[in-house]
Amino acid sequence: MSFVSVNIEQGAETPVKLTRRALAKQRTRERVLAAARRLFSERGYEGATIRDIAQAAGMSTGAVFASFADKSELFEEILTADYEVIYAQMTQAARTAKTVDEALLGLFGVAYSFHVEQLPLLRASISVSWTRSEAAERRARNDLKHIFKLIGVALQRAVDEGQLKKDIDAKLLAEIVWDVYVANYRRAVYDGWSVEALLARLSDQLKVIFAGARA
Amino acid sequence: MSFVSVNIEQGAETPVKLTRRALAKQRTRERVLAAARRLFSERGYEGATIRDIAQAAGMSTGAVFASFADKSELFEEILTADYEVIYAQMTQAARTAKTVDEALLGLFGVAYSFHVEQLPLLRASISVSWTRSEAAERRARNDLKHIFKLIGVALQRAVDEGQLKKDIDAKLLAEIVWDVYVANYRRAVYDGWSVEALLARLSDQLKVIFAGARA
DNA sequence: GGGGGAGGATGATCATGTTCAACGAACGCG
DNA sequence: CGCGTTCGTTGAACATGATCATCCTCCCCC
Repeated sequence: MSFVSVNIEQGAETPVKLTRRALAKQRTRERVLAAARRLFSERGYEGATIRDIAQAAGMSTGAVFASFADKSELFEEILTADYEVIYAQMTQAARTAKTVDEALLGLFGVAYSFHVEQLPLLRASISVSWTRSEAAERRARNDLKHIFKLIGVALQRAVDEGQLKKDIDAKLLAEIVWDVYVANYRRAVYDGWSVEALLARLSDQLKVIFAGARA
Repeated sequence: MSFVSVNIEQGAETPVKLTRRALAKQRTRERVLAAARRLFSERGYEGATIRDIAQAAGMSTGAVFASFADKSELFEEILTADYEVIYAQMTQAARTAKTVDEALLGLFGVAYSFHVEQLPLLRASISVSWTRSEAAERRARNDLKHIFKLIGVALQRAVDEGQLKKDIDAKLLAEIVWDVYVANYRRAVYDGWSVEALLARLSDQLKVIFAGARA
């Protein structure tokens, strides 16, 4: 027992075996993700073939499928990574806002700003979101649940601070806000709206939606 | 000039050449549509392969592409045909309603009732709608424009009849209603809601959306 | 009525997502 | 250490959507 099994590192992190094999697999996985992110961005979802990605990552076609069930899962993984980065920003934006409208426009603005920087990836994400496996669908829904909750928190705060009536159905309201945002998000992507255009539209819509709820 | 060219039929219909060849092509097209509708319904979008469809229609694979640019266009064609059938029903439902809410729930109910009868086709339609060519996207949007207009008419009537305030932004309101319906429609399909469940949900949401607009 | 041309149909062919048997290196047990 | 097992990797093979040279039938003009 001298050199083998890198388990030596002061453990206490996660009960995960860090054998050489596992490390290699992890590196492989990361190489695929890096290559895939680049190619998806450059060529869109359909344009980036598994063969290209595998070659760019320096491995055979089949190796990709050892780390990812299918192409859409690989893609979802990339989106999820992005999402985790912006979720913190969205939370922050909502927290520092003064009014409900500010909070909602703030957090949606953050998300869209982030995504609009890489339109090809974003477009691809929309196209894929409704296409592929139920697994991908559920995963996407799960990601969104967090954002949905963020909206709920903003609404609740507005109630507590007296901006909205006490008897509103916050869940229902949050759902409507979210539905409208998603619809606009799609339009924005397809028609190449700026962040400002999206927010202006959303602002108008929020006025209508909250019309009956303001205190 | 005795038997050839079926142009003999008392014309005056459309300035379209009814040569034997054109007729044959039209028949081919219809055979493809019939076979495709059946197979899409039975097996979903991915499950129904072009080869299967072609064989069921009694022709070669390539022949399908002579009538339709690609698989998604063939599929869109089927949906559009359906849509034209229900559009009349939706118009009727909206017209005979007494209130705005009745009108909207009525026309959405008609659409969903119709579709829910053939869930596989419907599921497939949702998945395809965001996937394929921009051409398909634009075509779908065009279809929806009619429904969108229907909503606008219902709102306008409500204003005229004094159910809604005169100064509402009908276009904005219609858009929100539509966005919310689409979102619910997707949820309904994926989660297998009944028509009643969908309408109940929509009814609640309409209350919120119209809260500030009622006269 | 006949010959040149147009255009629909065919099926081999290609590109791509995905699977799978086979390989070999890492693993872990004695 | 030695050895059977596990498991990541490979590349050929498969299914499918789409294309295209080619064929052949029908059209149309002379």
